[in-house]
Amino acid sequence: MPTKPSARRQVARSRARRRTYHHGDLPRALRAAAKTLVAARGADGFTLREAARVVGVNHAAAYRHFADKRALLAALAEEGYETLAARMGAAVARIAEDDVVGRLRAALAAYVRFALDEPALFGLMTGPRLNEDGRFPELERAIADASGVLEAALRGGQERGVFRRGSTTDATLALLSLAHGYAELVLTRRIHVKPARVGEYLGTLLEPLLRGLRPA
Amino acid sequence: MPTKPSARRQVARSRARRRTYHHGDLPRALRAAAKTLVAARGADGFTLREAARVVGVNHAAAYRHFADKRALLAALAEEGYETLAARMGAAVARIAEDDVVGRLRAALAAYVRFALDEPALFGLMTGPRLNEDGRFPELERAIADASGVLEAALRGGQERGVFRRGSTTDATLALLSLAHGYAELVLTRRIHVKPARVGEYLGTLLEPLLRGLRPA
DNA sequence: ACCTGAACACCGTTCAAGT
DNA sequence: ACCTGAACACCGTTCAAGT
Repeated sequence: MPTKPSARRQVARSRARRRTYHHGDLPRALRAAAKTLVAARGADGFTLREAARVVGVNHAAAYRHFADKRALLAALAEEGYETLAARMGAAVARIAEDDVVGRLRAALAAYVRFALDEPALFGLMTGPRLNEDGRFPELERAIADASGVLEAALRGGQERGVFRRGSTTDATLALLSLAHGYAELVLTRRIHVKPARVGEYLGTLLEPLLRGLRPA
Repeated sequence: MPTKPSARRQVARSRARRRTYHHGDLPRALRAAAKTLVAARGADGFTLREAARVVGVNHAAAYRHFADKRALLAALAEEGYETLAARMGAAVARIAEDDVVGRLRAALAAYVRFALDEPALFGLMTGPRLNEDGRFPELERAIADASGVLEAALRGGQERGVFRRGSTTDATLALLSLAHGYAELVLTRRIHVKPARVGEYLGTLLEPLLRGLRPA
């Protein structure tokens, strides 16, 4: 049973055996290859040339679509923050609206789980490589969205009187700092905890901070 | 007034204009050059070849003293942790012994100050580059020393009844996570705070956690 | 408009050879 | 024992040239 010509062309293209001159959607293909390669080799080990090789294209072709290597990595980081925000949002939505402490715990647990699920991507997102200068404004927006999930959950708690009034931003950043620091310290093996216990131990470390946020 | 011959040789050596065959103390010279270069170009931008150039030696010579590039960077990170532990210890010693909350604050402020004073070195120390595998056991010891300062201060507080009993380790790691996360988030511009206000704002974020650690 | 080929100025690492 | 020179297999980036 012969394949339809259009499907055939698809396959040939994906195998990089195509003779067609244009790629079709090189930016997308490069992002996909980059995501796999970053996960496999780490953010440091990633090279533009290998990504181009995987896609089956001359390495110089990447520069038609991305200003440089960092721009491609920034696109990846942006996708990462979107995924992170979505996972945090989904984790919050799974908990009853009036259980605000549960919602905060769930959001922060999702943050830490993401970091450990995708260490190289998380490293890219939070490392010094991309956030140095004022480039990549869309990246900044994606970051804000992710911490917005946290802030919304916290505000709900303050309105219900579960948390003391005061700066929502301050409380959000205290929680985010603790969760982020915990994730980093686990990833770099400065906190030793079995993979299966990572979420549980986050709860333990979070406890005194949550207690301190409650009304006097 | 002619310089003493020995001093003259020193200068010639440091200027890399020497004709002497052996360097004298190449490992030390490489570490010093590396430290400057990491600070100047970031941990990513550092190259072994430039360090060798600065020292005035063939780049291959470095391999007589360091297994590879990472080993040289690990030596730097180790020095960094020693400095960090010393600064935290000095900060603690400056506060009265019975002001345990003050001591904790001072230790954590010293941690964050170090991170912001030497961002590239701090990134090297806490980044994924070195802590991946079980190499560099001396680095692990240096890390333990630094968080030991924190743990000692905290234990003092528990013995005085200023903090609730319970796992000293858990409380230490909660505090360290918050301070470390805060430092990282400030460095990568996810928390926006004026340089002059960094210490002050750490205090603000720390407040609810310290409150939660007090006896019920 | 989109991609290739070739070139430039670099890397980390290895190894025979020099002193 | 310690360092040099040359080589290898890579990089990121640029640019004229091809289709």
